[in-house]
Amino acid sequence: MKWNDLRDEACPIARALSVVGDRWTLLILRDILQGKRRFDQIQTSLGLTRHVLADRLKGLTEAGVLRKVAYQDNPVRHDYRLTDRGKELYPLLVLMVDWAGRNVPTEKPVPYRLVSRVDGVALDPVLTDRDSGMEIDLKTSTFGPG
Amino acid sequence: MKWNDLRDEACPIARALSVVGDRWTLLILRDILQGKRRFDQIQTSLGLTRHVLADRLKGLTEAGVLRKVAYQDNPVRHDYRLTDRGKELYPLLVLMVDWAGRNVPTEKPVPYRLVSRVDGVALDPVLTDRDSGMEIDLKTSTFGPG
DNA sequence: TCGGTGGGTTCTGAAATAGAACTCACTGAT
DNA sequence: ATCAGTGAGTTCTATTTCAGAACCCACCGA
Repeated sequence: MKWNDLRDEACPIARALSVVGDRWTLLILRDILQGKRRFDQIQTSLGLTRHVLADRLKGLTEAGVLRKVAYQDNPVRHDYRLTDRGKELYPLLVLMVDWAGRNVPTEKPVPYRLVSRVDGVALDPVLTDRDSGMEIDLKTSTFGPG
Repeated sequence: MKWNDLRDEACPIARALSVVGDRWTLLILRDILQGKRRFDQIQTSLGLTRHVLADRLKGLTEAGVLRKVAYQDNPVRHDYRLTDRGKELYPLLVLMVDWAGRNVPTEKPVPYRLVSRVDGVALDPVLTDRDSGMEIDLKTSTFGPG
């Protein structure tokens, strides 16, 4: 199976991966979320090749996750911002931060915190159902076709 | 930057990606979640090469996401099950299902549903804070080092 | 004895990535 | 007017990873 075949799979996980499922994409989105918007800024921060970065930004723009905003003419220069569709990926990154923080140990444990913008207090993310408030986990739910 | 350099990065997103960030891993976990436990079963379902599958299963086992359970001797045969650490990735998959369902259109829209095991009702996943119940999104929270 | 099965390993060729250099249209400093 | 610098790429080559297919081994049942 080729990578692009994923884009039209029935399974939404496969389709999500066709957009954000490669080695760099989520790290690029993390950088943009944290205020890095310019090509060179992202490239320096991540240390990926310019070629790959150009390619990913193009793909994400086509997928409607990012949009290019010109901040000067002559020559035209853009920065890359999240669209609403892109902003909706934020909870996914939060879960990854949380999971890795608890499950992937590191030699140099720089504390990485998730905090409320309102009062600065640390947050403990749980996935819940919007209506019932029930916690969504393996015991309480399933997903699948049909 | 090489792939394995991610494993000891300070950023937990990078560390999470060092475990589940390649093209196949989350699809493998999806299959196992849905009850496929045997090598050939997964390989047929996903259509990836046996070599890559063997490699990923090994990596996931070493990372403590899967464990091998022998179901017969002579010759020894295993199946692959999720550990607790692996089960904690379930909410991540749920968010991907939800995001792709709303944001990555497909030609053949097979409905894919997330339902409660209790009463079979459809669920609408939101990420919230365990204590306050507040919805966690870009407006209400940030994450970062320190 | 013979085909089938489960869980791999070993090839070869194709694709993706890394690392570095090059381009182009400016801008601001000398 | 020349010259270095910058932002956003593009174009090379060498290396790494992946795909596709074949092969292996220990069993099992017919």
